[in-house]
Amino acid sequence: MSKEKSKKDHHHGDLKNALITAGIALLEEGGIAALSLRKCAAKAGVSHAAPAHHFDGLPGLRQAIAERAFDIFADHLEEARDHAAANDLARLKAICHGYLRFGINHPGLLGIIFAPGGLATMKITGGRDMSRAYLVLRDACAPFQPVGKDPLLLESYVWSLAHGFTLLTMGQEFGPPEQVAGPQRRDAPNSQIASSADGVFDMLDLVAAAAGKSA
Amino acid sequence: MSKEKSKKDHHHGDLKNALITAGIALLEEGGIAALSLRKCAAKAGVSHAAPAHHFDGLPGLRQAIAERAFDIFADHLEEARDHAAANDLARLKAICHGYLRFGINHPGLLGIIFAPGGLATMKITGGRDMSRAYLVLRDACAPFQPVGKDPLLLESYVWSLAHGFTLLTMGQEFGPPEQVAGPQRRDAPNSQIASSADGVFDMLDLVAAAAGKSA
DNA sequence: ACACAAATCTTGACACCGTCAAGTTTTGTT
DNA sequence: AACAAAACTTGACGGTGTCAAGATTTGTGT
Repeated sequence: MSKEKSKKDHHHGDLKNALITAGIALLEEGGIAALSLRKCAAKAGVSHAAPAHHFDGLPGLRQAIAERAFDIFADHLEEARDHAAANDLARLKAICHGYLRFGINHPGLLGIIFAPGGLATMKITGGRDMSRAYLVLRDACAPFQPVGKDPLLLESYVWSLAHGFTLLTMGQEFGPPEQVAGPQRRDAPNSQIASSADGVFDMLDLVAAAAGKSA
Repeated sequence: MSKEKSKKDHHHGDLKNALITAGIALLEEGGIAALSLRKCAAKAGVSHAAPAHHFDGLPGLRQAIAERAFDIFADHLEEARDHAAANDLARLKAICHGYLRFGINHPGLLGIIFAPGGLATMKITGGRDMSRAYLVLRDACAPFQPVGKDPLLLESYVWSLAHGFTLLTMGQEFGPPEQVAGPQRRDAPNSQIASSADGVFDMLDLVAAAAGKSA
């Protein structure tokens, strides 16, 4: 036995990462209310004060977790885009649906991303720009940009729509979720009853038409 | 002296209301993070366990506060609508701007309204329907409803747009807030620099045009 | 190889939080 | 006047984030 496990491994090795992973797990299990510094520490097998040596208190840990969650979010958006039909409008709508689906399936992650101290407070770049998720949105909007206008306008418009609809759906403000978000379909493209989400996102046809790009 | 103040007014008189008012004040002062059961009790001048006799724990108090906040929210939307130019499209946009302005000026109130256990869990009616705020939205959307479609679609669309844009703006996801929300104008209708909010909500022109109601 | 410094983690304490149990005071009813 | 119900207080419990102090491991310079 070279070193195996010293009687008390005072050293964890990669605690910083382990704490973030524990946080993600807590969020997935119990939503944003279930996330606590002490539970992260416990799940990572260290004492309650250990995280302080790697993060600037709970806000720091939350931000680090938010960054990890944002990365997962970007994965989902890219996947939604890549599984869409090969035309610009379908791609744009698919991203909106992916946004919604991520919110439904991972409310804790979306919650931490957009919580105070989440996305906007991220890293150096100012958060939005150059982030992988935002590039997905930007590219999807590009074909519909009117000439001579700030691209940020349409991007904000689509982002607001997807974000608002997702959050309101998650909060069940539109009614029971299966009617609005559809029957949890990841694959089935043609469900019998058209979900409200389809109807709402279909209104993006107007944006496409205005850009002379009707489906 | 008839009764004035008994040495120890064990009876508060209207504690239930006082606690809600205290909660609103806390939200306005320090946002949603500043709201706690014990602070509400302290602000109302009672012991920390007193609220339990009027509300079902913290969730119950939060819901009651959310209902009060929702009422204030409805006031703001109605006021925004009544101060708009006398045409359907201006009214619709004005409501969106009122939504945004309320979020900027009262983030704590908007936060408690749409927190879990907020709007959707409200009272008997199921929350959305018949609420004053939703009627404002419904009436504003009515002139643009396409025939033969569920009115809920357009309502959800506009609500999502306003809600999403407001939350993202509050979270500064679009950048420094004065550039996007405008210079805190309540009255000045013509500001020098057009705020991003104007540009985004102006895209509702498409909806109006689709309904044959261009400005 | 040794010594010392830095990094890592633990233990313990503190204030604040929501909740519960029990007791006290007020109000209302019979 | 007596009794029951409602309103409120006090005290305790476990949970939270944070800080201070100590113990242990790792790394570095000599």
